[in-house]
Amino acid sequence: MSRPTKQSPERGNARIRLLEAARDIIREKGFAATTIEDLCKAADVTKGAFFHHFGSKEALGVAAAEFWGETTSAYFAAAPYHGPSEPLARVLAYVAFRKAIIAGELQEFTCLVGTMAQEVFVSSPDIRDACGRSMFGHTATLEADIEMARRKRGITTTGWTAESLARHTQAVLQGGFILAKAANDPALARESLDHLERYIRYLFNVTEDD
Amino acid sequence: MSRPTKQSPERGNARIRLLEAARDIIREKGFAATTIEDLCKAADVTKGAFFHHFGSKEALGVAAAEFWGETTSAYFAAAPYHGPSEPLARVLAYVAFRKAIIAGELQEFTCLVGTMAQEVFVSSPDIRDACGRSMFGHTATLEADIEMARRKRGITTTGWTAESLARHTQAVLQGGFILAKAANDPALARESLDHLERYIRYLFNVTEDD
DNA sequence: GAAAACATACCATACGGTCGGTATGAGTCA
DNA sequence: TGACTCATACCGACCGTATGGTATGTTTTC
Repeated sequence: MSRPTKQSPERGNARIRLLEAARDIIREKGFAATTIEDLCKAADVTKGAFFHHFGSKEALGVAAAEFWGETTSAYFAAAPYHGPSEPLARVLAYVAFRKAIIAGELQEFTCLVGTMAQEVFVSSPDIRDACGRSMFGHTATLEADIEMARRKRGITTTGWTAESLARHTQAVLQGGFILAKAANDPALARESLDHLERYIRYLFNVTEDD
Repeated sequence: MSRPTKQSPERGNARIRLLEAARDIIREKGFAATTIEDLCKAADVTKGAFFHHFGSKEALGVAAAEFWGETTSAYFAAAPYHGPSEPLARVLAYVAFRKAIIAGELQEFTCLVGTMAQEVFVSSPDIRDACGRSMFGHTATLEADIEMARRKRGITTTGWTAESLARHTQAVLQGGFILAKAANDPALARESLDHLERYIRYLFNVTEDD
């Protein structure tokens, strides 16, 4: 895959650098407004390299969504919220973690696949589906903890499942990002996560000293 | 403003028709991917008419956000969820109404200003702010009912306000739209509204027979 | 020496925007 | 009442550039 040169040791990383550039620039400008030259300039490669690695702009979009799924799942797998032995504590730690990483510029913490899915859900089913796989692949990891917590605490759910609550968590995140963008204020994304945390505590009958 | 001709009675409506086209096409393709010619074709006008009414594509974006704010506020003002005399019932009816109108094609019920804000929050502060005004102007109408319900039921809130809950409601909607797009399934947007309804009932201590 | 990994020059078209012109109707005044 | 003026609404050809994509050549590694 990667084949560095003695003269230019970064050679062979063009694909990765393009994907990283796509991750950063598409989150800032959106998919349609991002040009291939934007990506080449940011990745410091030429158009030839781009079309050597990706057959089209749409193919890059699919690859960027998959890259996002791979890198974020590694990132979240290594995150500290998995520490607690109690599954419910892990769920709440997840929400707290998501809240904690909402900082800095909006385009640095918002979700690439949410942004792309919003834009291309009609025009490019391939990108849309890749975004869906990335997004729901992530919710599945949270769903496992929710289900364990539900069973361990003997919660009999009427009207909701671990799967739906995991998706709802994702929806609150995505929606928070949109409000934050519309108001140009990351605090609005954190605010909705506070409501989500309160909701989860309610669902699991968490008492003050629990 | 509008000055119809005997031969062409629709004359004078070009601006409205362009705004309606913008509403429909931008929701489907996004702002950047929507071309001025797309809009002219859909509105059945020429480029000359477009640039007579809007100085630039960005100006159209601002006008489209404002048009969205005006039309949706009229739509929601006339909606049936204002019927109940009990303010909390109106809040719950609002959520139920939002859930009920999630039907048909995704681009028919999703939010224009949420879509646009997502795309242009960096590249066009003017459009972004117009989207924010539309979005938060709408949440303000819900906030009034929430605040009335809070007082009437003697709810002492710790950690949340009527304003934040109104915004959270909007976040759940916007996030639900994104999940629905990513999964190509409107049911996911409705699912999150069910969680939201359950959360609101909890916040207001709604009993079974309340 | 084969194949991958680039680089460079080039192309057709699409796109945002401009510009001069035309059509229509409202107001004015002799 | 009708000629005149003026502003608005709209038309459609044109322009410069940006953009996605291609074709071909060169370097590097195995």
